[in-house]
Amino acid sequence: MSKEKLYYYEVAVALSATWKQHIYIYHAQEKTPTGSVVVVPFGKTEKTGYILSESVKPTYLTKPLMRISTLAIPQNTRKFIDWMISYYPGSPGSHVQHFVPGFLKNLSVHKLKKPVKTVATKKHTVLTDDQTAAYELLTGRSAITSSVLHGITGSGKTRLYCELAQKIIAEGKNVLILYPEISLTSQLEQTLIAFFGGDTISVYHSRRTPSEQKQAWLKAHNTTRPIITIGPRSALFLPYKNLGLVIIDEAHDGAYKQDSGTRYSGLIAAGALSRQHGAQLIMGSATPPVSETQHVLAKGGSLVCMHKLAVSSNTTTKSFEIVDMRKPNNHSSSYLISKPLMEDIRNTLKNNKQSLLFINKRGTARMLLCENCGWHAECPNCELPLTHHHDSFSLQCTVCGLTEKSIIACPTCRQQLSMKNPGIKSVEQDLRGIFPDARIARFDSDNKKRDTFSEKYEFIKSGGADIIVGTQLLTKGLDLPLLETVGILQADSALLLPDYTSEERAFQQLTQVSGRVGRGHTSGKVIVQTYQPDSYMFNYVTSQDWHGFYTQELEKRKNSHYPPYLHVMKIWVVKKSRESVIKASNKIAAELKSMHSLRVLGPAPSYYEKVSGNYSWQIIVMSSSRQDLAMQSSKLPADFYFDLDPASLL
DNA sequence: AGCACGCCGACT
DNA sequence: GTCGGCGTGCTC
Repeated sequence: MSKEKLYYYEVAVALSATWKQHIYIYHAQEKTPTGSVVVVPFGKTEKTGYILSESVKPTYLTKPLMRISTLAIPQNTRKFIDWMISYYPGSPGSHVQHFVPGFLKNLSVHKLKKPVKTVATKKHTVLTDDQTAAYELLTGRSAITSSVLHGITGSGKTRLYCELAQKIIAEGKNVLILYPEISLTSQLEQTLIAFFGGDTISVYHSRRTPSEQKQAWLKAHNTTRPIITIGPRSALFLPYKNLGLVIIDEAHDGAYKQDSGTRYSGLIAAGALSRQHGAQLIMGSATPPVSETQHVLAKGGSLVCMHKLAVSSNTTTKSFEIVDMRKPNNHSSSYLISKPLMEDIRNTLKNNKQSLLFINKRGTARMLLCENCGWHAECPNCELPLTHHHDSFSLQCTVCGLTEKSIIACPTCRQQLSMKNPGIKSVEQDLRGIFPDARIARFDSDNKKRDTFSEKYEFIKSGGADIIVGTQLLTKGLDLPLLETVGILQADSALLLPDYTSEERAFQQLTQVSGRVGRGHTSGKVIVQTYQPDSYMFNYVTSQDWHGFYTQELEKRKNSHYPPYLHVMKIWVVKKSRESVIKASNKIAAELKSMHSLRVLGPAPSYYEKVSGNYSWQIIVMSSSRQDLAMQSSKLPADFYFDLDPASLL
């Protein structure tokens, strides 16, 4: 038995989202600095973690630290972890896991590779007037706060990011640029490497090899000279030492929301990270998110706009047409493609240019919509569309649980309501019938086949297809020089989801799809087919007026008591039988309803009630105090899930 | 997540 | 009487 003195430490352990506790006490023979990355035995496995503080010998037997790294989580990163744990409660260990990932476990020697010296190759273009004005605003008084950069598609936001990053690098601080998806890495990476040279750029994401990830981790941790890290939301969790600027590109994108395990908003987390470092935060988008923009502005942040195309050509224009699908004279031989759209495709074919048809498939079969007058079923309590449940032939509100018998005829015009759900295949079929000689390319939202997508993309870009048909996949980043016509089918379905953010999502989606045309190559036309042409949302899409939309949308949220004016928590539970799930959710809802500071809606069946054979019911809780909601979340039974600040009520 | 403990139905 | 179902609780 050794008589050596033992040291005891509280260790924050990296665990998965099912754990409620994350601090455990271990002993070591040597004195270990706070923040040190360690590997500890945990049950029968081993986990990574880091030293929180020294502790006294506990009453129970402790296990020894297995390995102590020379690496440590810097202090401001530890504070950021603490912030994540308190702001997104539930499973603290899962936050720790993000910061002390598994690849730190095996590799015993943590050595930073010598950077490969590559020189910047791109000759820097002169900034446009718009870019210069934005640059001056963002480096002036705004540099001390958070900013929203509203720049229309093609206004050259990336060019501006480069200039802003350059300035911070020159000050000796680091830069983090977040983008929504891994598939967009290489484009941004190429641009940045061309601008700064390869050794200034560090790329981090989950599809890189463990050793590449470790290099990015070490670079963030170790910088002797400033670098720019680019990555998706997981790049928030690298051990940065001295950030001067955090940029969130395409900030409206839903991918910034972590929607499994411990749920968090990458945008809100980025805000906390930049506060921790005293860094500037910039959220850039052509359609900045409503709630987050309101937050930034309410806290004294600035809104900076770029309204002009960077590559301006004197002939490029973009025009919009809203086609009222209720009017018979707009109908053609195909009920999916209106007469005006068909004419436009025909003209575009004649010009040897391309057409793109976008179809929104999400949620189409669930809503009752009259194709004659545009009427739809709506919940009187929540002002949200009701969903049609085929098995019970009922209309239900996914939020408050209101249930009534479904109907066959429209209550205002007596027309029969159709429940058909046209897919991308029927669109393609109709097109082949109408334009037998056109070359048609179809894109399904099949993210697994990335390679075939980029192959197909190059082919189409160079003119390999006349008509392109697809879903959500087509909203992002496509640059098609030959594109002249964009057709949006089923514009209503995005609008009719039972969610207070559905107008915002629809606005974003339509604006992003419209942005594929009129990018400075050629003039273009956007045709939107809808049964509800009077929705305020369409006016702002066609007038390309994000700010107007933002203002009206905020007003609506304020009047109907939704975020950002109230905090929301979604709670749900999944069980094998419908009876048990109703019983359990009723019990919790009753407990929550007894708290009169909370507004409780439901329980109601989740939008997707059956999840792989099980039943899911949900409860929506709202409060003016976020802290109150966080407190309630910790009292839920172990088999309940929750999402504090959910991106949607679905 | 695994893996133990623990208390009720079908079996030799 | 015993084998084994999976509900509940624990991991320093």
